[in-house]
Order: sequence, then C-alpha cells, then structure tokens
Amino acid sequence: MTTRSTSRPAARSGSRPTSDDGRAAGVDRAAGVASESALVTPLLSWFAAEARSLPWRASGTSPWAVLVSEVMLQQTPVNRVEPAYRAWLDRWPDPASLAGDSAGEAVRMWGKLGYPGRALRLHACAVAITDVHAGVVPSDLDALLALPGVGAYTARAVQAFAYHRRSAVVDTNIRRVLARAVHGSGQAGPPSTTRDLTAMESVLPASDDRAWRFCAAIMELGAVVCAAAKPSCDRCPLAPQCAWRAAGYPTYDGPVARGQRFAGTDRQVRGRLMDVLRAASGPVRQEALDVVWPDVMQRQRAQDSLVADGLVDPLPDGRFALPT
DNA sequence: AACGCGTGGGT
DNA sequence: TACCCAAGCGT
Repeated sequence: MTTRSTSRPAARSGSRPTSDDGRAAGVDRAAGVASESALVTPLLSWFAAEARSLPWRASGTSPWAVLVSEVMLQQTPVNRVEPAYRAWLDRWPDPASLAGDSAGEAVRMWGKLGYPGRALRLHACAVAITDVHAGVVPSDLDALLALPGVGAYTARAVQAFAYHRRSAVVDTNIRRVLARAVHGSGQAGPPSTTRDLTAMESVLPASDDRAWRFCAAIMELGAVVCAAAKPSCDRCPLAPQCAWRAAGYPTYDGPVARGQRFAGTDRQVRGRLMDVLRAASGPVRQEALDVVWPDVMQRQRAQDSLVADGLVDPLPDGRFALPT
C-alpha cells in the first residue's frame, strides 16, 4: 500500500490504508483541498482483509490477462469464468499468440461462456493490439474504447486493474452500492454512463493507488455483501455510513426493468447452432444444423444472423464452419 | 434509450 | 415451472 500524495502528515498504523477522520466528502476549508469520502477507508480495510483470491488478481497478472478476464466477466459469473480464463491464457498468453490463431479457434475456445460475439471481439482486440499498439495493451482511455468489445466499463477496468490508475470504474455492482450507501435507494435507477461516472467520481479517492483499490473493493462489496436480492448488511463494512440503512431500508419504487425472455427466442436457437459448430472438428453440413430447431423459418433466421455477425462462415461447398 | 445477444445455477 | 440473475457492448 503506497501513501497518498497529499501534504497532510501521514498518520498510519502498519500497512493499513490511511486512517482518515471519517467526515463526509466535502471541501477542507483550511487546506482548500477536497476531503476523502467516508466510504473509502472502511472499504479499503475490508478489501485488504476479505478480498477473494481470484486468478486475475494475482500479482504479476499482465494487462492482457486482465483484459481477457474483464471481457469474459461481461455478463458471465466468476465461477464459470475462472477455468476458462486459465485455459485461455495457457493457450494464448499474449495478444500476438491469439492474433496468430484464427477467430474460429477463439470462438471454439470460448466454449459455453455465452455471447460468443465476445470471443470474436477479443480476437479482434488481439489483432489490433498486435498491429496498432505493438503488442502492448493500451492504457489510454480513448485507445481502449476504440478496441472491439471494450466499452465504458471494460476500458476503465483495464486502466484501474491492469495499470493501477485512477479511473472511475462503474459496473452493475458499483451502481447498486452507490445507490444504497450514498443515495439511500434500495437499487440503482436505469443506467446512464454520464450520471454513473459522475456519481463514482464524487467518491473516488485522489491517488492512483487508493482509487484503483477502491474500485476493486466497492465492486467486490456489491458482489459478495451488498448483493441485489439478499444483502448481508450484518457483515457490511459500510453499515455505519450506509444511507439506505439509515433511512430504514426503503423499498425501491422506481420503474421496474422488463426482464428479457430466453426460451423460444432466436438467442436460444443461435446457441444451439453454435454448440453444433463448436463440437464439430471441421465444417458441418446444413442437415447437421437443421436438427437443432423444428421451426424452419426461425432456424434459418438465426443461422443467417450468425453469418451476418461473422460467427459462422458459409463455405462454397454449401457447408458451414467457424470463421477462419 | 431500449433492445438483442448465451449460459447455467439458484429459487 | 418459469422466472431471476451474473464484473456489458453494440446498435
């Protein structure tokens, strides 16, 4: 744990995060500098003691490995990502090695993580990083955002977790924790990148070191303590500061997001088609795809969309394969 | 802004 | 059973 670069005399105990005086965020009138949010120190202490030891958190994890983990974690649970992450990096330890293989191999290796388009984009990332960035994952925000499949969350996650830079990471966990602890609402409202970044920025510590750890810590809290359905407030390090708790845990009264169905959708059909292609060692015939879904029109629509997405290659001989 | 995009475990 | 959910992105 490094120290902050303020002029304030350091009052430290061991390697613990700086012990602040617990006042709410605001402006220190005497010094004229912004004070730190009261959430920070308890959260950093809790994270230092309680963080799960996930493979992408090991010291020495490369920026490329962090990027791989972040893309895999886009909408896929941690426990399913872990083995896939190890296998992927075992095979492609750097962008150049992945770029030297085919996109189809990336899709096959992706297996059943879901949303196979991510595999395609991660492969395209490897190509871009190899060709445009000399094999080095960029740390510049705009350069990261220009990479395929890298959006507002992933770009900042790479800055924070790969390069240990101060960056306002916002994911669904962080949105929920801020909604509760800061705004006293049971759940976050509809996502808005601008609003969400502003909210996170207002509690983000000033130094690179405390900032990136804070991002990791608040995300971890949302994942394991401040859970969406059943928060474990009895073991929450932010309970004393939590606005939601202080307000008596009011129930959410905002608009309810409409959950998306899955059974019977094109997505399900696409999943079955991709399953056939992943399992096959080479190109497959149309008949092998026909059997996955009885509705011919819907099956054809799903197949066409996979071709349009670049996930399936129609061959001149009429067969179909993963992309080259 | 709202929707399409996989998968499998939990309730 | 039929939902809900899990470190988003692209359009």
